[in-house]
Amino acid sequence: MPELPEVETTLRGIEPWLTQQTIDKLTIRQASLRWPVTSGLSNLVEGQTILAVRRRAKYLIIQLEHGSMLVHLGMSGSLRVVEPETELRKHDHIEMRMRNGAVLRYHDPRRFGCWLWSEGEHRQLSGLGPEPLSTGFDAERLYQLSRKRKVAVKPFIMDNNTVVGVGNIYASEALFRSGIRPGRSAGNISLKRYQVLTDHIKTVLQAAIVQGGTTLRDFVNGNGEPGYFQQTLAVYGRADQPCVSCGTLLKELRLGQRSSVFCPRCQR
DNA sequence: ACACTAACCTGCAAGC
DNA sequence: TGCTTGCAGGTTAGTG
Repeated sequence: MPELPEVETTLRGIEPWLTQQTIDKLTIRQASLRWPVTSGLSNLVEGQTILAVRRRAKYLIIQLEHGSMLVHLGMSGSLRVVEPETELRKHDHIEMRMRNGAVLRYHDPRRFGCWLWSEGEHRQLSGLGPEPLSTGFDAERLYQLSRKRKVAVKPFIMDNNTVVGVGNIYASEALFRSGIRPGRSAGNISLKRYQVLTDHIKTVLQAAIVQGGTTLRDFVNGNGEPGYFQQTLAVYGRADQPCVSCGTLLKELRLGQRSSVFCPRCQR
């Protein structure tokens, strides 16, 4: 479900309900996520006030007076602010009730996400590349990092060391808009083409955020509303369908166990 | 350092 | 109808 635009959309949906509010009760119904939810977490956070909620890569950071919680949505996670009496769904693993009555629910069927506590730096955040929408991410970086690399460009731009927040959907879309085949070696792409790719990564992510993210199955923002970017997808999920630009049937291959759809005519 | 695979887990759709 | 298979938005740990 969540790539960077979906996480950003979630952040914007929940943040106004949480900032400056005090945590009344934290309930853990299923602690077995990607890593076990920190034991004793409820006692650590109840009574603390949330100073800020922010995003780094696809992580959400809930900053408290002392320490912070690091939340990742994995493949199937979502966060919603609901009315206190809202009926529990299967896979609602964690619930955080605020003193103002707002209730944040963490829902994650596949449990690839995480909800961790740290009083200092979270180790998951070290070694991450730049934010894709920041000036720290540019063509020069892609070009330099890719020299002599044989890895295909698609997994290269999906590598969190290269740049964060580019997942399978938006990597596929940005490569299509750039006319670059996903299987081309990263080291075999010119600075000029990386400039085009960089621009498209930024614009596709920005456009997806504006439209509230992509809803494939059940993604909803922090207020339960779907995203609309899936109507804009040109290649993701469209194998064997005609290219929106030239009509050639789109092809699919697997790179790093991820399906990669591209136009064999428009992308070289 | 790099390239590549398997693994974590549930739900759903397609195929038989 | 029911069973089996494969695939799904991410990331890490392990292999060679």
